[in-house]
Amino acid sequence: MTITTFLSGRSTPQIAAALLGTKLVLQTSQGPISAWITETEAYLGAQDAGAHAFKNHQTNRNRALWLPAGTIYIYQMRTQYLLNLVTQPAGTPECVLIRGIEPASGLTQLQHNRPVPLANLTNGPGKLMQALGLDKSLNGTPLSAETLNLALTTVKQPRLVAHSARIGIVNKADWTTAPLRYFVAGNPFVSQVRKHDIDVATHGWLT
DNA sequence: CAAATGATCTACT
DNA sequence: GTAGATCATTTGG
Repeated sequence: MTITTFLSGRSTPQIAAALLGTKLVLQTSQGPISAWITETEAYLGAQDAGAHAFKNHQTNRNRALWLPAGTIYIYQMRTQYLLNLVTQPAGTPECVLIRGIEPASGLTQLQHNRPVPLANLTNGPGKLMQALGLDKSLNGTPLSAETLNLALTTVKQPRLVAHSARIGIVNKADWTTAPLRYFVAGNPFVSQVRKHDIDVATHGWLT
């Protein structure tokens, strides 16, 4: 399945949930790094008070959101970079924020880029960007086999997709509590997980 | 130019 | 495991 096919005709929340278990693949000069997506959040464009594209307000920073589905949107939040994927056709500024990944290959490189214990390596949106060694130079570019890509063939199946309110959205009326955050229940590479919720044996995957 | 924005690290329990 | 300090950039006035 192509990425275009994967994204087309589905709502952004559906895409956010469907991305769990797909694999991010990054080409580097040291070889490829890959990691399964464990946590996402959906941002619903002009209507969503928590989104950068709220009220269709286009700025230099968020311009990539109006590009076609499959475009990478990266913005900097203080000292961190946050990775998003544009999910809808050009002109509809919706995206999914990648908040957690589970290393699948290239672990040595990930730990070189971010020398911390494995449990803290990629369980947060800024952490995973550090571990991947990315800055915002890919912002506005499409997913591509030469840079950052999504592998849809070697997916894992979450045993259970859990959802919750998005993190960091406060005082945004109904959008504060909207269940637009999705994560693999039991997976340790998810932000703010409680230790007793972790499934040590399977990490929450069926396969 | 002032205000607003969230994640991460440290230091401690 | 948690509370509080720390970090830079963007935006709107």
